[in-house]
Amino acid sequence: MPMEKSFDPRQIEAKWYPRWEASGAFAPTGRGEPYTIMLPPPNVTGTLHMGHAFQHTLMDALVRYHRMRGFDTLWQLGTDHAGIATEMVVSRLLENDGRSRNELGREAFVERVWQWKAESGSTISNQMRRLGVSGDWARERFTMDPGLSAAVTETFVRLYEQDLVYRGQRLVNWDPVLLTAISDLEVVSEEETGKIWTIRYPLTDGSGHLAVATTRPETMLGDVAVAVHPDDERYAHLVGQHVSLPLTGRTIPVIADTYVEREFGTGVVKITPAHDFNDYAIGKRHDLEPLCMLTLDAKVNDNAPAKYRGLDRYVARKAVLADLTEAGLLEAEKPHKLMVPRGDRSGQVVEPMLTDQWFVRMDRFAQRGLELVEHGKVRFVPENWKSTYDHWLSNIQDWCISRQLWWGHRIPAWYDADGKVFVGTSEDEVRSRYGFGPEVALRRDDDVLETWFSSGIWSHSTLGWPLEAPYVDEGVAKANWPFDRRRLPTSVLVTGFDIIFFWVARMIMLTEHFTGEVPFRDVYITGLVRDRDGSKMSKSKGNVLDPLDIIDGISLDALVEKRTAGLMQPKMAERIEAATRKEFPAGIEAIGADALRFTFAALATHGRDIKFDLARSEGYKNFCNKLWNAARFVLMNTEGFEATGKPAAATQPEQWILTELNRTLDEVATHYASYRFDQVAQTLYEFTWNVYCDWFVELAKPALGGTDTAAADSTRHTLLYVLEAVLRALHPLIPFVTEEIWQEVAPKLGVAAETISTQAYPVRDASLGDADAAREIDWLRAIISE
RNA sequence: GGGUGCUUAGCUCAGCGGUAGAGCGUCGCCCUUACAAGGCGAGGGUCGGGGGUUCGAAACCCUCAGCACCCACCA
Repeated sequence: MPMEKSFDPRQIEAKWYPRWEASGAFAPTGRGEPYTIMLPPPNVTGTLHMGHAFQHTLMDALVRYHRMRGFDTLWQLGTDHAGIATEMVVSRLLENDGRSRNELGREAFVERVWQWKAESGSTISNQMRRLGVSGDWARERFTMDPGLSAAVTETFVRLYEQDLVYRGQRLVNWDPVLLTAISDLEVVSEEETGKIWTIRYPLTDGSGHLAVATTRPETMLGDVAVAVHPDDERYAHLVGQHVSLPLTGRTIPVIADTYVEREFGTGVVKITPAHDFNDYAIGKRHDLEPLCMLTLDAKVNDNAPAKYRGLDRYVARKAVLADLTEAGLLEAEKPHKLMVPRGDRSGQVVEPMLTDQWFVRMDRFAQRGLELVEHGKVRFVPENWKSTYDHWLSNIQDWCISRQLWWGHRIPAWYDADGKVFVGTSEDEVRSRYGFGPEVALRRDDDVLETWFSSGIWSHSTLGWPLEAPYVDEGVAKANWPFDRRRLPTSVLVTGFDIIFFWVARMIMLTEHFTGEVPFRDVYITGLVRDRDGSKMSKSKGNVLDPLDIIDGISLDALVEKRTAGLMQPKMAERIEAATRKEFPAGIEAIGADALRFTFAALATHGRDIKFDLARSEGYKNFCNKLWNAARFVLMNTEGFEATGKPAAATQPEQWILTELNRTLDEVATHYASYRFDQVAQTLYEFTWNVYCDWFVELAKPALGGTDTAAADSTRHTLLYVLEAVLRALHPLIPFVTEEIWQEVAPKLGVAAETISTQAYPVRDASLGDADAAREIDWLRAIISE
């Protein structure tokens, strides 16, 4: 089939992906050394965003490269149930229909989520195919499929039996809108300008008052003490005395604790153990019983005086301040900058709340996690991320894993009538283990495990853990196979620095704990994709780009419509529209998957931020076209010509280009080994364009048109030979266009194969092109001086 | 309060001890039979400031400044 004058990415892409997938080219071969990459599972109901496209491109390049090098390559794909995120989305959908989660009830709600998953779960998979992701779809997993759910339960039960999981009443971060506990990591603190108030607490002996500074006056209703520093001379004589807590009529003690900073505020701190993490610790030290004064939805509860009961926390604040003012006890009110903790999903101010939760004991895990990286079992690339990892693990608290949600893995714990807890893989298993007859009533724990608990075992659970033998289950056989221990540690994890704590650290600890192997040898930490101005891409800012719109192109009006639809703050629409029209006056031109991939590779430096600029991808689209046209030239000049084996390299330019090819291939190998995708891209770009096209093709023209037929044929052979090698070398980065061209070029070299993707990656051939250096330089000088 | 990055051509970024680089943009000249999504050529940087090490520093060390991000219990 003759090649068109310029290449049409859309047509090529549509043709090749289904063929590759159908041919089984992405499945492990069962031959060679294992090379394994676990895809960080995206949210099952999510869509592909630029960050995914970026990371998927890099993983795909690695996977294709190693597959071509003969490794037994597995790219494990799958999706995550993303508990809290998905639950929120479906709740909102229900609200749009005028219904609520609660009125639906647990069972029906979960059913509704499964339905939502069925409707939208394939979106991201299909988008990944458009990108050219060469993972093994046949082994795709979902964190809540039967096999992985069983692995989660098994993990929980074993950890409980090893006393590494416990249930306890602790102060946890509580989202008063979502009504669930969240982990420390899910709390994002930001500086906000608030106020700090000074309140007088009268001494009971009538000798005066203590002035207390607080940013949360309403919580005084839950105060159980006031504290001063033990060495603070101003207050030393008051320690052990009592103050009368305003508005409540309660009397509370004055205590001494070194936590108090003498210089800050008044040097006197109110102690509210039920609503502040520091105060909780102080309360414990001084044996003070916490007094909870808020309900779970952050309203004042019955422990407070009647007039405040039922008030929202902020309404209560106003009431408390008004009453203090009236009582003449409000001494001062000043602006104050403070860190306000908010839930990362709801954006609501988080309330420390005393509740019963499940925790993973982290001290031993953390120590092991530190050792494994310290001893080089896991290597961070770039390596400076190690210090981030170390710092976090060195200061870690126990991990709160229970969530008061419905969508997720329900905790395998049951309670008897007395509230005694029994943990087991199922109710039947618990009953038989403890000899409970049917007369014993057992109630299952209502909570589910947070999403990262199941993600934390992703590496080994997707490899089949804990099954040691083949397991056949009706209908779900594909989700169950014996644990393939051979693939641990996997080769590399490619992910962003934003989930080093959420995910990377936990995988290292959990996988090693259960399998004795680390989950991966290398962790390649990518930068975060930002817009061309360096801003984070987000829907609310209206600066998101959809990778598919770059591949397929999109009109300006459609892009504006997409960016402004369904905004949380409709006011932003105008600004977003203006900015979009300014940045993309002609919309976005289709550049195809290859050019987008090449752009990502070229941008993949070892920095933290990747600023995505479309201008750059246009240049790489041109590169694909350049390659296309070089191939056209070669094919036009080799009609009816065929050659097998290595070129004889009868002319000097041939010697030279083969030498350059060898050098290029060496460099590429080095750059892959150090995850320098930008350098891989750059090296191949330069060789293809500046060396092969600009010089060799031009130098070949005289020979092709000359009378020396031996030289002409030799040149033809080398043109084909080098081009074919370049196509294979470029294939991991730009799979579609290289495949299309290769189909035309390979037969001329006597290569018959269904697809380039199963060919060997080109490597230095010492028997070719090692022209001696002096001759090469003399020859180049001659060229340049002409 | 700790920690980590970044600062190189108008823009986006490589280079990390040996005479300043790429892409895009700009300016000329070319529709030369692979490619105008192209070719040839030009312009453009005292490599954030200061100090030091070195025969030699954009690169190594110190220091200052600006920007960004992460962690943290100052009410």
